[in-house]
Amino acid sequence: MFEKCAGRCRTSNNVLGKSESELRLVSVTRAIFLYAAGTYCFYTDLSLVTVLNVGTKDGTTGPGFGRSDGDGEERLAHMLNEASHIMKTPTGQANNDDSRSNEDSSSPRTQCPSPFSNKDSSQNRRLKKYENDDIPQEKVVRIYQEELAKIMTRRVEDMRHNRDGFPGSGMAPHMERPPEDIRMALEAYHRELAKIQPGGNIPTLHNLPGMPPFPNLLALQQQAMQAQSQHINGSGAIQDLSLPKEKNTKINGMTDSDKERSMDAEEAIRHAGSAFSLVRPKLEPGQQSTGSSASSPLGNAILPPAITPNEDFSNSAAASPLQRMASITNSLISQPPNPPHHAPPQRSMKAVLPPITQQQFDLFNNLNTEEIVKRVKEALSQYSISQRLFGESVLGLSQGSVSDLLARPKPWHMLTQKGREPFIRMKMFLEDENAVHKLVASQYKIAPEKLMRTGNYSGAPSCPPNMNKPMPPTQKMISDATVLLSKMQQEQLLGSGHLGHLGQPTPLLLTPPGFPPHHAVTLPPQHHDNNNKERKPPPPPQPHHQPPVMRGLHQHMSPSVYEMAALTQDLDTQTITTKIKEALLANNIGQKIFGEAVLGLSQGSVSELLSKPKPWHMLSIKGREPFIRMQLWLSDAHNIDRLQALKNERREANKRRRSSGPGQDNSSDTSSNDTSEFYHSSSPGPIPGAPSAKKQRVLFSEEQKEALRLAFALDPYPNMPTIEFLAAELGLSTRTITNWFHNHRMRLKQQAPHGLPAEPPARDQASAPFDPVQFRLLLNQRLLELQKERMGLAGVPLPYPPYFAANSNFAALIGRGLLPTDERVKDPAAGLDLSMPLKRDPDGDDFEEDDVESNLGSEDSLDDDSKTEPKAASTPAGRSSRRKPAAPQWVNPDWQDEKPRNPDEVIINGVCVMRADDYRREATETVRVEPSPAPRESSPAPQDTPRAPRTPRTPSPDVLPEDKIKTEAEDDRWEY
DNA sequence: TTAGAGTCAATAGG
DNA sequence: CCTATTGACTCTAA
Repeated sequence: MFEKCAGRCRTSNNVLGKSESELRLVSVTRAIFLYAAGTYCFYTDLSLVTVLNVGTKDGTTGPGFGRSDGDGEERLAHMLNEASHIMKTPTGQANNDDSRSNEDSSSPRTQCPSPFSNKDSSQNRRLKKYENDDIPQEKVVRIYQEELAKIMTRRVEDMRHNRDGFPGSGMAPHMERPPEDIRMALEAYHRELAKIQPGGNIPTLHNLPGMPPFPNLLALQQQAMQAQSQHINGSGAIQDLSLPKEKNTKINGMTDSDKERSMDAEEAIRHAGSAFSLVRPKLEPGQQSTGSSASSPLGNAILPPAITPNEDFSNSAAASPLQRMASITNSLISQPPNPPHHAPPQRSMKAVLPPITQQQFDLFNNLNTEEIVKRVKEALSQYSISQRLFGESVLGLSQGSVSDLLARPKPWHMLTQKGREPFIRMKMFLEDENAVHKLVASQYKIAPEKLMRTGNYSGAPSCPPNMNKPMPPTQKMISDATVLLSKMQQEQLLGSGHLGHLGQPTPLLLTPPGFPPHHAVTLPPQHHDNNNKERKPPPPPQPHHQPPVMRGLHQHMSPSVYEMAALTQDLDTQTITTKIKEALLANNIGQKIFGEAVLGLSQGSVSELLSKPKPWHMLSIKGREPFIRMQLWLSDAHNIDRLQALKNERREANKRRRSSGPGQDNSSDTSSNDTSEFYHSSSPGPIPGAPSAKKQRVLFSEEQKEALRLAFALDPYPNMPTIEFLAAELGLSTRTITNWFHNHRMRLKQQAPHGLPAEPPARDQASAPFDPVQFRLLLNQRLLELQKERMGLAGVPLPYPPYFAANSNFAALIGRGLLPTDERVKDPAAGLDLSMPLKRDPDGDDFEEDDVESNLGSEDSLDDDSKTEPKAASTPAGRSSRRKPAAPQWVNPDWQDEKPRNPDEVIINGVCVMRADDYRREATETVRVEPSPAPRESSPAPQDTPRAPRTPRTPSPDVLPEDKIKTEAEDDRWEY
């Protein structure tokens, strides 16, 4: 399904190219990032600040720790604007007038856990894990949280007061938020900012014109609008994240024209259909595509998968994702109980779904299944709703069934009554705006944890409901911020042309309805989860039993990051990681602390991310998150300081701990921290006392590795019998074997340093079925060789049979092939005997000629040539090499059998298949010529959609093309 | 079921 | 202490 999207996206990309819209996106993204930066717990308060500051960095400059320019102001304005929106509008209608209607209520948003929160939790969790460290962090966090909590509290209270007068919508009353809240929040933020940067360059709100005491929200809004419009117009440079600065630089100085512009935009938005539309009940259930919403802006540029412009989605579709999310959130909060019509989506398994009534059947007596499917797919991809969730919640079907249904919908007339049910449900789903929201919300609850590892999640995967942990107020705050960002983002992003939705992003956040803000304060982040899956909802501090609705909430926060990930067209991951590495290195900050505090990832993950960043377009939404966080972090003026502070705290904590006594420890000491509380208290579960023993991990012997490499070379996608054979042969479990193959494939693929991606192993090559006999033979040779090497040295000419000598190269090849990653490859000398014989089978000669060696040699050295070869085949150059580590493995097809299926395929599955011809062509790996080289290049297809990455396993076309492209592009950076 | 993506966390080396 | 490597897991999608 993504294909389409991808295609679409691509198209859009092309069209837009670096158009304004893109720029805008970029800027938006940046803004968001900035905003997001606040994510980490401790950073939370700063988020605004950050945002403000951020603006400036020009694109990629170094770790720009914020400098402020005028941009900041704009951003501020923007943010404020958004905030105001959010705050103001309750659900709706009443607000419509305002341009930003959507805000709806979400007062809750404050409360909602923001992504940050997740982070926090994750952090905490991590901290915990690492026993020592935790505490300090928590403290830090706590401080921030408290601040936030205060603010929040006020806000909440205000809200409550206000609630009554809710606008008509049935939404929950709680939602409402007075502008004052916003103000308060802003003030608080300002305060924080001030604290942080006393003299700072950071523009404080006060500085801003309208802001002084309380910023004039309207003014801000206008400004924001203006900013937007400007963005739209095209701000100049493309900076990654930064907001456009130029034009608008100063808020103060808005010109009338600007104002007008903004006004226009607002109007446009209004007309287009505010977010409200989403929120509100749809007017007419039936019409799916109401034009009202206008095509989603997203459709074009931003969201790949998203909606197609033409199509109108039913209402729901029309809204931007952000809006949706917001609304979802709102709905959750506000309307907990009300399940949309038919199916109570939430967790329902099939059983739960009410049967379709005859009436419904009558209503839908002739649906266009294709159309429905198309819309559903778009909706799912746009909101990153998994088929599983959709299937279980909406259709009462399993993921597999949904996949099948969506991939190959039968025409209505071919369906039986029963077969039509799912389509009817889909139709109803499409017509129900809230449905999407709910789904998203529910998804997030789970997702965040998983996605972000945030921790909160208690674990029970299946039961989302319970877990909830209350979210600390802070989080809520954060979330608000997030919301704002998202809004901004949305606006900008979307803004491209269609204003339609722009305006209204509904607030995403949700606070749980009754959430008492206070306690939150206390809580530290919830660590619970950290532990593993098992732990359940720890004892949340207080059981706020959240209504079911709530459950989902926590995660909401993530939506913003999530959305950013989805909406951001592209981000230079290489540059980001480079900056991060520089910053960390310069400040002596380890990956571990960075990962835990900023990314919510473990050290190992951070290492991989930093050393082998995948290009943006190759990342799934989830995979993009860390990069977004990194970008945000880079935008944070105090990023280093914070980490440093954290580091110090941890250090001290450790010392303390040690000194105190090795014995017990922590828990008690730290107890002060909440964390400890949680855990300790709760932890009973699993492995209570004893720290679970680490599980020992399986370590393969060199021989085993060699054997696996060989087997991989022969067949990267071994079938069950082969796996079993290998397992028996190597004395390993089949599980281990499959894991190894899986990891090896994935890792080979990853390693494409810059430009050339390694080939994805194409499984096609079925040509060579795995031959045990051959395998043994080769393995023996290989092992022998290794043995010799070990003893002797590689360099030494081994006493190999004569043929070897000649072919030492081969040996080398083989070696390489087998040991792609290993450096040892270098020692080609050893001849591998094995190779000869085997190889030869089909045609012996081939080998010789090509100089494998050359290739080999080259490989080590460098890489790159890659560029040269992109296309490939033609040049012999190909040989060049590739990157060090993981060179593709070569396999001589002949060994196994001869016939390669396509002549073209030089490389298969990551493995390079050597054929005589091939050799000639290109000698080496790089080569990979693929069959359809040309075309691919032109359009690297997959790019876009976030989800795209997941393209089908087919021979990952994506990759290939891109590779080529990349290669072409010379630079290392990934080009998209 | 199989595979791709993304991670975790135990290890291995510096 | 750090970072890199790598076997194993969990989710998703098909």
